[in-house]
Amino acid sequence: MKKTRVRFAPSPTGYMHVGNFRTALYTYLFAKQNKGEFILRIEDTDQKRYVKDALEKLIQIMNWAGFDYGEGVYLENNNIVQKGEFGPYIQSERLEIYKKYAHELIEKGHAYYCFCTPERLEKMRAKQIAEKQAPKYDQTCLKLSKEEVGEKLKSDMPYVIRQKINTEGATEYADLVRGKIRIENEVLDDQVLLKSDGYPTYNFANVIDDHLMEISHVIRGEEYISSTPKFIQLYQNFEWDVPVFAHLPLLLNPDKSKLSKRQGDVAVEDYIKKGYLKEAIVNFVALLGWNPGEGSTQEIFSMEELIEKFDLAHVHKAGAVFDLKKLDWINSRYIKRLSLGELYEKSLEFWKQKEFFNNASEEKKSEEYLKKVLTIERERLNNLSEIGENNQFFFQDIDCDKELLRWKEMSDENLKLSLEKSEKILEEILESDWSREKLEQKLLEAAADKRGELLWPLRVALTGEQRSPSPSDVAWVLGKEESLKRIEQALEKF
RNA sequence: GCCGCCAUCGUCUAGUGGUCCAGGACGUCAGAUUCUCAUUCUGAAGAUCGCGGGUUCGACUCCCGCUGGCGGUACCA
Repeated sequence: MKKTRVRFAPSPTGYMHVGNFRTALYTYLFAKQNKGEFILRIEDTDQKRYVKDALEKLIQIMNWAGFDYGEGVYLENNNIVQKGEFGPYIQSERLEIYKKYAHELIEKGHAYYCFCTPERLEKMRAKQIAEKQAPKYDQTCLKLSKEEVGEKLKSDMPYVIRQKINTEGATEYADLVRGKIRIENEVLDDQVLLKSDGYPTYNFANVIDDHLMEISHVIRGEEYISSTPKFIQLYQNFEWDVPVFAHLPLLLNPDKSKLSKRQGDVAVEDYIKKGYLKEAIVNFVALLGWNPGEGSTQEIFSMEELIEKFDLAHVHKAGAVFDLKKLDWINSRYIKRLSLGELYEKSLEFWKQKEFFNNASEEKKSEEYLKKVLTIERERLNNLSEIGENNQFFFQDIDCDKELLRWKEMSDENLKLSLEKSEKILEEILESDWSREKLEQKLLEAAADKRGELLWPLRVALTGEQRSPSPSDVAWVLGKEESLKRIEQALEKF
């Protein structure tokens, strides 16, 4: 049995699309589960699309996600390095290899030089479409004699190398997620293998590299389903083994179109910036198109569980809508699981983005204080960027509205008495006793069955807000001195 | 246009001929807890399984057609 070798082969576009991220995840899970090799290859054959630092960003996301691979392209001390016996793993460094195989194909009669200009091709297609024919290369250059080709080559005329498709019969293959797929060969086009700039097209490079790198399973997006027969012909032309294919469904916008930038964030980086945890993103994305089946109702999966349970046969065939609400839910679950220390560490960069935080006193920026805030806030968070947003009173002075202080129809006099009562209770609690439990116990005890009358005014006095955590929790975070000060300020209104 | 893929609650999905007048999760709504918010718990609504034909004693499950969505049809990947 051949060793399982799979690859994630993105082109460096400057960011990691979540759809690509899911392909990477599934490929990684498949590799781990089968104790195979996971390889990172870079498909940078389109010079027009060159983006600076894209490679670095890509690798950083791979590392961040924990998709460790055994071969391919790495980042070491900010330098791009490559490891593995099947390199180079960056396609732009493999140009000679593609050239060699392209010429081998010409010799075998499965490819030919084409000197048609882009303008001519465009006209040809326009005509075909106008005549309601399928746009397809008309094989003009296939008819060139050997001498004609030689002459054109000698005169340095730009050329591409095209695949000579066998149009007889049909090509069939068994897709691991879709089953049998069959396409009539006559609809296949003589596609370009090598461009005039010497770079290969994806259509050629993927076949050459997958073979040379001994890839056993090709896992990729469904946009390649219809070109796969052309790839299969290439494998056959070279008399190479054809790998197993698995085409993954697309990720969709809420309106079911292909997930795109226009309708929201598509880059994994965007979600990281918003404070979604790695574990949550992985968990959520894994569930977009896959589930353990067999009646399982599990929703929360660790990477280990995913590796154990993932199965390409259970990958859904239809596209999946990227549902932010569920991501929020999963993320909030992971936030609740974090230890206070972990939550604090992860929250730091998000605090620093907030104006109310930066303007706060040093004491309120301290680890001790922030951990208290987080203790109260964690059960309200869907993502880390929401941090503090609804509880800014923890960081800045407040000025509460007198009418907001009023519980139902309470009179001014009773309101004042209520606040004074709270003040007295808090005053009597020793600094050393200043805990959530103690505060809650004392306040509830004093309020007896009239909680609203005591707790509502106190809560508003402390927060200035209509909605907030409970007064005992707020008082605990603020501390005795600050809490009493705020009650005093509220009392000044009477 | 042509070729291909796909089609179960709003969304993610379970379901591989009878156990499904379709199960779970998110979301929604209601209730409980409660000083408000959130959490938590309980419950409810929500899918004539895209439509129409077959096959079968019996179909969400198999076959055919249609419709719709998506993908491909590039010297992009």
